[in-house]
Amino acid sequence: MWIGELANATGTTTKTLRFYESEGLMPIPPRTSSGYRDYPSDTVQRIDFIKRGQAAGLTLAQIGEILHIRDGGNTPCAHVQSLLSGRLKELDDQIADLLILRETVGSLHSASLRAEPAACAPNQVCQYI
Amino acid sequence: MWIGELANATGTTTKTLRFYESEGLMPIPPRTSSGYRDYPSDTVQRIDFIKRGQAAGLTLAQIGEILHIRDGGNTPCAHVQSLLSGRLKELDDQIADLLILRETVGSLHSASLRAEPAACAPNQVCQYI
DNA sequence: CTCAACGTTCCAGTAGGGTGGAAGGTCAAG
DNA sequence: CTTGACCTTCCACCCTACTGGAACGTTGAG
Repeated sequence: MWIGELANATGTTTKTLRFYESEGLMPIPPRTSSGYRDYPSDTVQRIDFIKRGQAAGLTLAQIGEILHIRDGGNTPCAHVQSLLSGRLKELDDQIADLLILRETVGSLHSASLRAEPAACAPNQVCQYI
Repeated sequence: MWIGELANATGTTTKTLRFYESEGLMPIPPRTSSGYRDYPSDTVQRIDFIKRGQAAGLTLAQIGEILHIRDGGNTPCAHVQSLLSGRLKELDDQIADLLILRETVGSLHSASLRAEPAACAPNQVCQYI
């Protein structure tokens, strides 16, 4: 299958697929005599995997690591475990940070709703931030 | 005060202050005869405001809007209110998205802890993603 | 044969908030 | 007068995941 067909089958674009290749996420496909990329049909699974990895918040670089382990004939289970637990920690940290920030911004916002422009101190930019 | 002193007083760097100037967040300071930026001492308050705005998750562009309103002699209260309520909504959405993602990644991670590499299906990359 | 719809490469740009470095001028202490 | 710590400008680069466009070759239907 050519690149456009693969893009259609996976809901991406030819641009993106060439980008993935340049980033080392795609195995180098054979080319037709005229130079067109000619993908085996199971490439669809690989792209779907990349999309699921992204949906789990992994970066393309991390997804690439898993792919490389698999391409090397090994099982990436251990690496996947460690990536997922790292991701989990990041998410927990990020959520905790955002909850604190939400509190802060919430208070500022409440205060700003009671704002009286006339009470604006002339020597500062804004008393609510 | 020169740029290095201002940087020290506010916990930033001279690089950053020049960057803020290029982004239009700083009023253009007078220069000494040799071309050095010579800031009035109340510039410290302005930098502190920028840092508080960043801590509230506002972008430099948004902080710049507030600063411009203030520089124009007006009270930015109404704008600050709308920025903060927008930010609050973004935070709520972001937190909700992250909580869903955390669920997903948590399940994947739990499943991966029970991984048996031998059970790895040969036609897919990893069954846990 | 023509024409649209494909494909190819390569280069540049996006957002956001800076950072690094080169090449050069200035200030103040010793 | 020298030295080191300042200051100046300008240009490029970091990160991530693409996207746009130019310039050109290929395929397949009418």
